Amino acid sequence: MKKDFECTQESYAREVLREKGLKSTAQRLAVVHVLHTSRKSLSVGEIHDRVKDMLGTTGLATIYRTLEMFEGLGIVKRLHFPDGGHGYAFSQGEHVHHMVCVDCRGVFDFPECPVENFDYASVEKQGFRVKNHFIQLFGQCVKCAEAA
Amino acid sequence: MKKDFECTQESYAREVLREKGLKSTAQRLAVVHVLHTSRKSLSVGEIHDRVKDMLGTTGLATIYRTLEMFEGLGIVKRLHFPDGGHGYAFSQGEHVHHMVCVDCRGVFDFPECPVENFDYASVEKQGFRVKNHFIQLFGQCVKCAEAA
DNA sequence: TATCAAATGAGAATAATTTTCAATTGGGCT
DNA sequence: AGCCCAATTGAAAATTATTCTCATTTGATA
Repeated sequence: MKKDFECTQESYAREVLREKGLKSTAQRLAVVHVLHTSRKSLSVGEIHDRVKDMLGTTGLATIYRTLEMFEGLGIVKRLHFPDGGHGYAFSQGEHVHHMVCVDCRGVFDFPECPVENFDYASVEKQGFRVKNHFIQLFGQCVKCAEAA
Repeated sequence: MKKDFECTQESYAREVLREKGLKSTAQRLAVVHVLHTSRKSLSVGEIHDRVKDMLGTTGLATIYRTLEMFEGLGIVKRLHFPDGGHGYAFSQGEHVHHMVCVDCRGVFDFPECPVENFDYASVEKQGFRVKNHFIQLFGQCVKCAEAA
């Protein structure tokens, strides 16, 4: 494939894919590029549109397949919005949390884990063994706060 | 309407609805009852089926409309699962968090907020103003842990 | 108990996602 | 550089999920 773009994230994705014996196709790398260069999270349709802009024709099913695969690999994260919608954001590595601007759907990463120091003891009293968590912070980004 | 069931949650819902000038219909109260008496979170289809069992014919659109409304009122919470699916659980009051069993989709509430003592300062340095959060803990409940 | 805005049901319409399968392609091997 | 083949893709159909429309019903208030 020809390369119209280049970035560390692209090579990161290549690497993860190769480790798993998966192919680095133009479509997959385009999805990475699109998500990584967007400051806001994107819907499936938006990703599809942007990938089509890059590569010409691209099947929607491929986008779905790629996103599902990438989510499993920790390359992208699916985010849920208060209005019920959802979108995807690039996410290098497993344990990163995200702040989402409720106005522009902009995504901001942060590595600190808010529940790191939380004592699960009281919660696990019920017998529930916590293994994982999903956290999203909602609020306003600087731009949207200024615009308001 | 006739009552085949009775519980505090029903009166709680009635109260919230009345305060907002919304009607306490049989369908709405049935949704509350179904969700409250289920230890696991339910999909829209499951809720529809159970409400139909209670009331006979019930439109699917009504279930969607009710769930959306209830979510806004803080009566139910929409939960998201790692496999991409989602479900609903009863949730009395706004700020309750949930543990979800990844095996049976059972839901366990806990009132302690894991991020209560988290210092957002480092995160807000980026200019982002945190207003809200969504947290779900994943793991295994006692039953599923024993069964495994 | 009459009234009426709010809510419902049924099904059509739309949107979102998955499946199927023939055609294409990336990556390893000469 | 060219061959091979399993992995991947595209296109369209199929399925599933959600929303909309509008005629009919119903809860709450007087």
